[in-house]
Amino acid sequence: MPRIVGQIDQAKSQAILDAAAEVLGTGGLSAPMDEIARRAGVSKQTIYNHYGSKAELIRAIVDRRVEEIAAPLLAPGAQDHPQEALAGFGRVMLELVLRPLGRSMLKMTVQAADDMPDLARAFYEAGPRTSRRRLADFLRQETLAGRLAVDDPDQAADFFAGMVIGVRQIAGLLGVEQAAEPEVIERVAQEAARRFMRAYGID
Amino acid sequence: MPRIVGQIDQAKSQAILDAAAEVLGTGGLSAPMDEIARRAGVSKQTIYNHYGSKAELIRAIVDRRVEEIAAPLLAPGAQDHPQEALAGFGRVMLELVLRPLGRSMLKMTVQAADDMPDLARAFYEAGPRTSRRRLADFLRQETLAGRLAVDDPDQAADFFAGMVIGVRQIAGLLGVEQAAEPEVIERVAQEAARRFMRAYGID
DNA sequence: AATGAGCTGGACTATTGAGTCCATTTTTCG
DNA sequence: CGAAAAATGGACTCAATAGTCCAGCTCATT
Repeated sequence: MPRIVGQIDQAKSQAILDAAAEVLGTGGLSAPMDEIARRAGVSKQTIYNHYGSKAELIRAIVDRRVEEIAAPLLAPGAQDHPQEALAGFGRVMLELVLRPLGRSMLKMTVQAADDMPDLARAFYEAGPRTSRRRLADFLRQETLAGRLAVDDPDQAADFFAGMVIGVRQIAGLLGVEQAAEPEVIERVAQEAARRFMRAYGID
Repeated sequence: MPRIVGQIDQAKSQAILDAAAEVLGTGGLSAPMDEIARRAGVSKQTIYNHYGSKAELIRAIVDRRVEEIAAPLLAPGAQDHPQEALAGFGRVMLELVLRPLGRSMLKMTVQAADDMPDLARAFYEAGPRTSRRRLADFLRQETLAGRLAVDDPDQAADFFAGMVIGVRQIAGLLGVEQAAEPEVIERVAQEAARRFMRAYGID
């Protein structure tokens, strides 16, 4: 989202955004603008031409990702058995949390939270809040259909999301390395869905 | 843990540590040393006499708390019914996460993670890791006693901790305000324990 | 070819904050 | 009491970094 709309090179805007996400995500928000410029293969002035300040650059990074975050969280297609749908939810959430992109985005937002509370809130709404809401809607619907017996869908959604994400999110923030292999993701999502069914099944 | 051991005033050491925890916890790690000095009612030079640098001061804050964190996570006394013990675990974990002290400690550690990975790791071990381990031990033991049917205690412990903590930890880091009333804590802990029993009960 | 918008690179300013210095005062303790 | 240790406070140095400036360069369009 360049500030000046003339012959500005859109490809450069992207390159800057990518480089900034990379640099700020790994090195922290205090990483210098010069390094971003170097990484993007662009002069510092150009960054300031495209985005007006470091804060706006950070905002642009998060804004771009925020749109992508909510996308995969669409309610999964109604399956025969809700357990499959739950596992699908779990898989998507775990991937969001474990992938480097989701990680660095969260780290950035947490670091920025003190100075840019609105940004932190927007991220919270788009990520954690939206995922819980969609999940709660699904649980409500399945309960109405008689396939689950969930009395408090919001709480249950929080429980399930917590089971799946577990300690992984905070470990990522603390830089404690963790496996993100697809098999692990699949296993955790499946098992969480299975246990959730026992906890909230109709039997 | 003053660096120079002469006639140094221990009370001042504490005052500095308290002020630093307060200032750095609320304002972020970039809060200036001058403000800490002001808040502690002490000259800046005195801080440097007691702790050699800002990094060491941060370390001292975290080290002090790390010892306190693990303390309440002692295995609860064996109850008649494991559900009560689980609820107790949940209550303690939630309190750690929701109290301002635990919050600011986590925030500080996350912010410092880039520059002081060893500190982040120590915090991770003392907090999240220890709590899961103790919980897993408890589950193992209850399974041996025939009161639970947990096949993978580590995973189950992670599930339970995740249910209880849920979205609250990340919300705290993002500065999205949340209730920490005792009734809420109690209700969540009880319900999580109840659902966990259904998911992992012997029946 | 000429134009002009955007880009480069590197020097420059201004600010902020860690850590030091030091002359003076206060506290501790033999 | 008197000396040594510690604390004060305020000025100081030094490094890092956001953001600006500018002279010369690139390149698409006409």
